This record gives sequence, C-alpha cells and structure tokens, in this order.
Amino acid sequence: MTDTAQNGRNGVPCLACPLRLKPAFKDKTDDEVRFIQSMKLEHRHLAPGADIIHPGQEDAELYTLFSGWAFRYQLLPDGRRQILNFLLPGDLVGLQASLLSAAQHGIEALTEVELCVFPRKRVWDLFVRMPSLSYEIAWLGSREESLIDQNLTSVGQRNAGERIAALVISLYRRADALGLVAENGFRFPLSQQQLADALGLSLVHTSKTWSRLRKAGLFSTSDGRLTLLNPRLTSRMALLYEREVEPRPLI
Amino acid sequence: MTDTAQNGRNGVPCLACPLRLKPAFKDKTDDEVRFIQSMKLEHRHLAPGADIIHPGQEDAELYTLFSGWAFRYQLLPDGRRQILNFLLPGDLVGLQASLLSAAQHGIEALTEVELCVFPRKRVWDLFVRMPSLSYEIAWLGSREESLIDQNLTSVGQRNAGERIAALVISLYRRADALGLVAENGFRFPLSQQQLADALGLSLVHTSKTWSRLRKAGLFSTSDGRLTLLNPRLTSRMALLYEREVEPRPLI
DNA sequence: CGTGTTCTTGATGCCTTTCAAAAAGGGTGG
DNA sequence: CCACCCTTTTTGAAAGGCATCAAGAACACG
Repeated sequence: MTDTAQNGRNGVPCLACPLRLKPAFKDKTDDEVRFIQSMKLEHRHLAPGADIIHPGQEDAELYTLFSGWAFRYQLLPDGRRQILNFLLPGDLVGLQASLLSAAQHGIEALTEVELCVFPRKRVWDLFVRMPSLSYEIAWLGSREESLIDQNLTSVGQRNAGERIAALVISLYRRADALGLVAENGFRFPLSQQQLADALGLSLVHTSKTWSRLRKAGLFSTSDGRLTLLNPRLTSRMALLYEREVEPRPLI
Repeated sequence: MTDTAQNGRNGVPCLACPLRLKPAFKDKTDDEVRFIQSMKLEHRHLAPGADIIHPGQEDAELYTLFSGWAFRYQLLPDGRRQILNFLLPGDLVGLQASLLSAAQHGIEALTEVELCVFPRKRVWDLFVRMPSLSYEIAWLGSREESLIDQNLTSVGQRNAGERIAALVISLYRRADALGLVAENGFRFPLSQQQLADALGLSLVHTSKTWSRLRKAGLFSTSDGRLTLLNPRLTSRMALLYEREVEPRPLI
C-alpha cells in the first residue's frame, strides 16, 4: 500500500522521492538532496489519531510529512482546543517544537501518515553545513506563519459562513498544488468537531452552517471527499482572493 | 531624547547596544555582534502610525525594533482588520516579509519607534556566513509563530473577558522582561480600536468589557499607562499559566 | 444486530454586534 | 485661556449570531 514495505526502514530514497516531482516543489541540487537523505533517520508510519508531538514535549524531532494529513493544536487548561493549522504532504512538521526548548502545541495525525524523521540534534548541523537548506527552512517557517496569520484573520474577522468558505478554499488550493484534486474533489478527512475547533465555532453551529453552505451549492461531500461545486462563489463568500502558489522547498 | 542624534545615522554601535544588557537577551560573541553591526544599514526613526511594511510590499527589509511598539496586521478586502501580534523592543520585524516574495501583512508603528535596518539582500549572506545567527533567526521566527498561535487560541476559544485578560497578561510579561515595568505599571499605547482589532471583537464590546475588568479591579489605566492591580486574578481569568521566559537572541 | 460515535435538527438564551448619541480628551487658533 | 473641532471613549437600546441544551438520525464497527 505504501512504499514503506518495499523500501524498508528508510522508505523511498530521497533522490527518488515522488513528492519531489510535483510542481508544488522547487528543484534541489543533488548535493542538497543527499544531505537530506543523510539526515533522515527513519521513515515512520502512524495511524490516524496518533500523537506526532505532544504538548510540552522537549525532545521533539523534525519531520517532513510524506503522506497523509495532520494538524497542529493548542489546548486551554479547561479542555478547549484550538486547531492552529493543517499539515499536508511536503509540509515541515515540528519545526517550532524542534527549535524551541519545549513544544507549545501538539501535533496529531488526521489520517494515516508517513513521516520522514530528522533528528532534532542534527538541525544545528544543517545550519552549519548547508546554508541553502537552512535558508529554506526559515522560508518554510515563514510560510507556515503566514498560513496561521490567515487563520487568525479568519477566526477574528469572518463570520461562520465566511470562515468555512475560507477554510475550504484554502485547503482546496493546497491539495490542488499537490495534485490531490480530481474533478474538483479531494479527500477531506476532517470531522465536524475538528472543523469546529479549527474555526473557533461550536460543533452545533458548525454543523448547521456547513449544511447551509452545502445546500447553497458551494460544495458537496460524500465518502470522505469534498467536491467544490462553485469555486467562484465560495471564494467570494470567503473574501479570499487568489494568490499565486509559488513553488516551495521540500526538505 | 533618543540616542539617534548623538550617534548619527547608525545610532548606537551594536557592541554598545543598551538593549543587549537586558536580561531578556542572550549573550553574543563579539564576532556575532560585529557581523550584525556590519549588516546594519541605518538607524531609522519613525512617528506613531507610520507604515513600516505595507501589505503586499515586495522589497521589505529586515529590522530589529530598537525602541517603541509596533503591530502586524492583515486586512480583508472589505476593510476589516485583524491585528496579528504586537512587537516590542528587541523583536525582529519583517522576517516573514523579507523571506517571502511579497508581504502578506502590514506592519505599523504604534508609538515612535527606532529601527535597526538590515538590507533584505544581505539576509542570504548571513545564512551563508553566520550559521549561529541564522539559527537564531529561525529560532526567533518560531518564537513569533508561537506568539501568534497563542493569539489564535485566544481569539478562537476565549470569550471577551478572557481575551482581554490574556492580552494584558501577555504584554505585561513581555514588557517586564524588558525592564519596562515599574510598580506593576507599564506604558500601554493601544487605542480601543486597536485592542478590538487584536481581539477580534467590536469596538463597543471591547470598551464595555475593558471597563468591566477595570471595575472588577484587575487593572487600571491612566495617562497611557496600564497598572496590573491583580495579576493572580487576571491570569486566572485568562486561563494563562506562567511560562518561563527564557532569554532570546537579539539580532 | 447491538453499541458507541458522529452528524443533524429544534428550541432557548446569552454574548456580541450594530445603531445611535452623548461624554471626554486633545490639539489649534483667536 | 477659552472657543472650536476632531478623535476617542463611554453608555444605552435593540437585534442577531452563535452557544448551549437536548434528543433523534445516521453511521461505523466488532
């Protein structure tokens, strides 16, 4: 099913990484890819719901999400949960946690995931030995910050319908850049509770608004997939204008 | 009034930077500080309300905030504004904007500010020549992301009173680490409109909740200063537990 | 085919927004 | 120093969006 079995403990060799071929990612020199390969400790496979990083963890490793979806979240002492952002294939996972002394958030697998594991200790090496990669890591960190900025703007300023539209559009575009969209549809593994926690809305209100937008013909769902029926209307409702998705580094 | 006049266009020499002495910051080697000095193009002085980076700007420089307060924000097409985070002395300004091809946000001076200007073009040099500094820049980027995470959690999960309490506590702690607090009071230059935009609340509701918390004895304001009268109660209302403020790099 | 989870729907209430206008500051010029 | 104007803050009233409570429907799974 995955490549793990055929390729053993380290999965696909980085030089032959299928993700690298996607238009979403920038080209790398062989040197860089070889360095990445040498840093890669393990190819890890986790089940849906598994903890990738738990809140407060002090020895979090750095990962690249090879396949599947995950999300980053923060808890309040009384149990309320905010989902901060979603992680899709090619995204760096745990950069913040691997740089800071303790993780200020948790990361959980949303679907089955495969992770390329890079030991925390070697991140420093990378900065010393591979400036080009370290620059790209900082770039990816900034890109993630920019995504969170947008989520914060959404939660702070948009109403329920606008928030849902914005989230759907944004995930659609990211999935599309990865070649995961077929006939305007893509795998959409979020439960309504997770949606609610990402949007800063109650479960009930999320459900009602979600079905209102479906009935309005913005999108449809079936079998864990979401199909965007009216992208124009959806992005207009979201007040979210197109932005070029420039290719990004894949570490 | 400021040191700018006496020190000319480059302000205080970095080796004698008074900020560096504060306990909030980690020590640096002379080599590192000299490199920073050599990268510093200018010491810039701006008035309150000035644009430091405007939304969409493609040639944003990198700055360190030497004195004063600023904030980062994002606009929706219809004019709604979300303030993403506040910047205090010693904070890196414009990292995201200087790495990405176009700024996804604006940055505005809240008070008079002094900025150390580092040319965008030389950021790459820094990654090649000074791995220790590049690592610290990535670290500071992650720290900023962590602050935004907390704001997102606040806006998504806390009610009006809790949000205000959390913001006040968080700014208090940051100001305290910089030695800006005297007798539990510190300069608090936010208008209620800015507060509202940071909290994701309407101006009216912000005003009412703000005065409710004042009357409840959490804090008082006068003359542009805020005094924290009941830190325990405030942080309990905010559901915000203490966290060690570890010293951070000052670039 | 039970049993637990997730999703849906209805009813109620409150937190927050919106509308409106007065009060309080802040700065300028006479 | 006061009159005047503009911005910011405060307060009241009404409406609405969203949360909460509750329970039934749909679904997944062993």
